[in-house]
Amino acid sequence: MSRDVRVRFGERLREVRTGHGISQERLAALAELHRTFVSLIERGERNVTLQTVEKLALALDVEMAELMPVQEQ
Amino acid sequence: MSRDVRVRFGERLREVRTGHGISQERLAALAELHRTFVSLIERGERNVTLQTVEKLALALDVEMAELMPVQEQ
DNA sequence: GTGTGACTTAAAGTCCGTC
DNA sequence: AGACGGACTTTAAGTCACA
Repeated sequence: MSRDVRVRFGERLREVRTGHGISQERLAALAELHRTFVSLIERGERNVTLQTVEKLALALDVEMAELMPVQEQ
Repeated sequence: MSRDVRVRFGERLREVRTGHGISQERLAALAELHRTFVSLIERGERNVTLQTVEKLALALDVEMAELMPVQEQ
């Protein structure tokens, strides 16, 4: 069984965000999301919707697909 | 301004589902979702969560990223 | 700069049905 | 096989104070 998609997405988001060298606060501002909400997402405690994924992707200037975790065995 | 992510995702899902030659009802059963919900999604009336995207991807045997719509101008 | 618990309200998702 | 409606339950969105 694969780990929770929330956790895998959170890890993926953190990878991309740190790869861009920006803070959670900065990402939150760019995506027009609350700072604590970004924190919750990266810790795998929120099962985000596609609209939130889109906001994050636009803020990070990547395709939504790039934020998707890969299926695990 | 890009069209709503819900509409774009619904179109993408329908493409992949019909590409697999299965009905909404069959997809719903495979993904353990309700047939009415799959209908709502394909019509762009639901902003699905990552857990739902994962269920659909597993049911269709594709990566979650393959169900993601591409950013429009 | 980030983690966390608690909270309200908006929307996801279910289940019955008809056309 | 799929669109659509109504009523319902559950959960995400979004925010706050505080650590």
